[in-house]
Amino acid sequence: MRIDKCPDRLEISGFGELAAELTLDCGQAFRWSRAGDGSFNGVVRGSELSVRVDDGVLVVRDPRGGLPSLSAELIADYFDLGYDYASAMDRLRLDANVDRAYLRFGQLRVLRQEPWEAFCSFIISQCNNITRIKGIISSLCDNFGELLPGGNHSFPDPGTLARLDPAELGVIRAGYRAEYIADAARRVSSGVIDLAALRCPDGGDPDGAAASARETLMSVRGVGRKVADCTLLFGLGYRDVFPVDRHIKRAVDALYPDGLPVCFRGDGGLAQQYLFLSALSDK
DNA sequence: AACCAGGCGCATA
DNA sequence: TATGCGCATGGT
Repeated sequence: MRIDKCPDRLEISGFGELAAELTLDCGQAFRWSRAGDGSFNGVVRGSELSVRVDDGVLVVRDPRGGLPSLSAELIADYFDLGYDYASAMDRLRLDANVDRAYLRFGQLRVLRQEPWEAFCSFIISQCNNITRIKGIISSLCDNFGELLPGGNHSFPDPGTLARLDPAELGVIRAGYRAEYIADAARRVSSGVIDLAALRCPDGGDPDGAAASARETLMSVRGVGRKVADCTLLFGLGYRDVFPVDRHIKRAVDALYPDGLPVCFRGDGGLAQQYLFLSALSDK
């Protein structure tokens, strides 16, 4: 991987493939929008970013122009550029369904999102459609996040949300999920749940750590297996976790009645994303 | 204008 | 363990 700092932009290359639109708009992250010039604008860890992929080069700017305010290291981490997707896809494509989806959609990467944002976002996602999920999260940020130089807002931190009166949270129109958000915010901001401590360990036993972290997340009201697993996969770095929502359940029951293919092992989350894309596309 | 949405908690059998 | 229901709101 190579990082070039040009006067007006950051260029990262040598990481393999990354289908930008697919990755940023497939329902794993909810704060990206397409800009007029074909790039994507979003907010990552409190920094506004403008992103595009041009001939294998990830080009990142501050939306106002110039270098992004987020470090190259954190940008590379967010897009999971250090992981060998070519090898992962060689394994996953042994499965015909993933192979077909890869050829059709291109190289999706599993974003490594800020843990609290992922947790809160997937609490909001339950029994909801993607358009409204984005709307509620946008409202949550605009109302309670910090105003950034380009006019966007950061994702509000758990302490801020924990201090709100329940009626104040009502403006985001999250319905019955509002009390779940409030419970999660209280438990995270008070330290009862330490999200950083739940991250996937570098060595050791990822399955055991995932099971333990999942149990902790599910102690929050309104957080079941699916929301917990999305948090593990998208926010806490557990690549092998395979979230099962209504679409995936239907697909798995039909395609893999005797269990998931062994070739998914180690990258279940990435495999799940391809099955999710397929399930949504043929409806 | 019904039906449905990247679920979950709870009751019941 | 398995099934069914209500939940709050708005997109399609």
